[in-house]
Amino acid sequence: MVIKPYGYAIWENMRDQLDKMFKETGHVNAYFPIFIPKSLFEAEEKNAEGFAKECAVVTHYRLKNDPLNKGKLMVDPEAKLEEELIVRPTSEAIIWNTYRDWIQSYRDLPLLINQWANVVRWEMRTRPFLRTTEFLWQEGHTAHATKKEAIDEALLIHDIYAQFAEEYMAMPVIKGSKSENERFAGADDTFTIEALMQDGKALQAGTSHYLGQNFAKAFNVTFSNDKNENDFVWATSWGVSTRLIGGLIMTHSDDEGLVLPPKLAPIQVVIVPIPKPDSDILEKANEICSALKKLGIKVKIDTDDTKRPGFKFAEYEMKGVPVRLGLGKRDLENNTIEVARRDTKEKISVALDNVVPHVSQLLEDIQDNLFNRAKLFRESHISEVDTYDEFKSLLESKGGFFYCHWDGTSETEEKIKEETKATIRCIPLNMKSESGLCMYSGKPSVGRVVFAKAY
RNA sequence: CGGGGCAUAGCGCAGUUCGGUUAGCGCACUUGGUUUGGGACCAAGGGGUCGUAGGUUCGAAUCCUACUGCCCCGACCA
Repeated sequence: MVIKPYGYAIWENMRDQLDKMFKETGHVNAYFPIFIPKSLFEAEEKNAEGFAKECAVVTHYRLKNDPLNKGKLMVDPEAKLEEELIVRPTSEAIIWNTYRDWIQSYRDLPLLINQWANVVRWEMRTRPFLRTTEFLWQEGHTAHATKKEAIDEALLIHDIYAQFAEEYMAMPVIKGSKSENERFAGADDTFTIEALMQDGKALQAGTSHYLGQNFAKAFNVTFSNDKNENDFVWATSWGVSTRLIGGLIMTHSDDEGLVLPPKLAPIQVVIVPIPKPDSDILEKANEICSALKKLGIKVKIDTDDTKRPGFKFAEYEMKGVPVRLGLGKRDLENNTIEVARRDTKEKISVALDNVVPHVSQLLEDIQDNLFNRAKLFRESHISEVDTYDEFKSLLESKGGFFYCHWDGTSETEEKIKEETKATIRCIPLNMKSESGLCMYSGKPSVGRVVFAKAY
């Protein structure tokens, strides 16, 4: 996976904000190895099984010159590892193996650790940002003295993810828990935020897992409680990845290119001198630039004199820069500046004296507008259906989220998946209790769950 | 792993059917000039093992054989 600087800057903005939110809630960062001995990896059986089919494996530790092929290298058969190493697809195994040594008493708890790392999952098919063999993410791994505390932790992070998605990415999400089929391998419960892309398909954007005592038991992580009794610790893990960049792109972009929410845009405001940078214009541009920077706004003045304004307009639109300021001689004469917003493509002329507060407010408006627009789209793509026929037909013609009755069995879920490719995205946390009949089996159901085709 | 397709300049393609000048076009790049309020124009340039290897032929981007790589669809998945 290659992420170029402009794309990486988006990730950095996401990362910085999330990191801040984790730290505000008591978490600290640490780092664990990328290579995991196979014996450790397989200790928690369900988890190992869940990832087994997509693991890259290191078997040797040395290359040598190939005697039959000059100038080429070959794997040195003498350098076979005694035990193979797994390239981490996730770090529960190595981390719980380490936590065993770190935790003795309830006084060592809770342990609230996050790591920013790369992981590898050897998928059969990749998709830019949404499913890459290697990706960047954060993975939180926490240990607690009680079940309730662990569940609360998983829910707290679930809230943080939802808040981040909606407030920063301007991407509305549905909060819920996963069905058994869709749950993280090794978890007792998985909480998820589910977003809707503009093509009507759902995107799992972040998951937070309540792991019960599964990993504690697999890695024998025990502690003495305040009554001096030994018990297994309770655990959570949670992560979001560079997949969020894909979600961001697919939530807001249009035919002219990216549309970035101001809170995550690497460049929030670009000033384009028209027709080209000259000293009068640059002087004014610099003045506006520093005034905006004082407000913490990320501004760029485009001083490139080899490209014409029209070209630059198109380029910054493609890059999703939220606000573009066009400043030319005519503006200077009239004491105005042209303000163009990316989200609606509106252009207006604003008095130079007023441009700084205007732009500052406009960035907030754009952030709000993007969220509201995405939410409106999502609301118009939520269908409540009661029959399987209607489900199938709307799924094909319209897509989106479907609130349907389900009998709660994996068998039904599997059948629906086989027949329609739609899966249960989540059982919403705010599910209304409502008795009905499963749209597939006709068996009784106590509330509607969310179906969709997903990435 | 199954089914389809593609491989010619940095990118996108034509040329291949039916072998025959020096392999071409658009974009990009370099230089010079003129331009400049929505992706400028003119001129002159640079850049190619036509995926790889072998074969047929007086002659191969073009025909034949094998191989390699990539893309799309399906099974797996955050």
